[in-house]
Amino acid sequence: MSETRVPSVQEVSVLAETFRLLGDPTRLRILFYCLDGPKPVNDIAASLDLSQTLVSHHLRLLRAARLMKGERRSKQVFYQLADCHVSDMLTDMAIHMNEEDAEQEA
Amino acid sequence: MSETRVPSVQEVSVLAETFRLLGDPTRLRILFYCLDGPKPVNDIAASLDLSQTLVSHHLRLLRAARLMKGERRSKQVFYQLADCHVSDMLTDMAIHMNEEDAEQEA
DNA sequence: CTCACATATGAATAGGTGTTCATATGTGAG
DNA sequence: CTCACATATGAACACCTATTCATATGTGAG
Repeated sequence: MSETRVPSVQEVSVLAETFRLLGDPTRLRILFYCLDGPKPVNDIAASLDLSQTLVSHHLRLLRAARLMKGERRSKQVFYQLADCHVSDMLTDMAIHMNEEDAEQEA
Repeated sequence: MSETRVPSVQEVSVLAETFRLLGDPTRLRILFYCLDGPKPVNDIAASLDLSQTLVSHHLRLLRAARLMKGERRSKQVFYQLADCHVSDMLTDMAIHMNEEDAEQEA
């Protein structure tokens, strides 16, 4: 039944916007780093060797796109992936990539 | 065993490059349009209401990234998704998107 | 209150990217 | 060969985006 029909121009735009955000190495690193749980901003910046300002800018974009969410715990703000669909997406993509690479070697 | 570890900076770059290409509405439309089989360039352009030149430019990028492949049949060149991983990726993402949208409504 | 810490915001800039126009290349018919 | 069709390529341009710097906002300690 559920044939994967061609999405409308509008649906494509929404999907493309998500892909666009995932298409930046810095943002992808942030996302992967937060895969296993909430992380404060300064931890992300230090662990990935990025400036606090840069991380904050990217987090705003990821938050606006509902890919991540942050909650304040006293002084720090802990960021994590917005929901399981986002994390599933990331792991799925990583798996597909690995499979493609594996085939390439043969 | 296969814990989804954090990918290296290099792996992230490759993955991000793929996402970046998927992050353009025009390219996404081309990919979705070719999901069900090889299509000649002028067909893609006409069906999606894009100039032939623009389609050709995008096809070059998609081809270079091994997301699509093209084969010549006399005068025309038929393009299709490079392999099943790419098409799976697209359908998976579309599914995740629909699920997220569905949840949002509740 | 002040101070230090943590995060966010705004402006400025350098580099990248999608699109268009003009044109080249490839291919088969006659 | 020439011609028309199909696709590809290159240059130019307008727009966007990632990053940095300076600074503002929020938060708890003392």
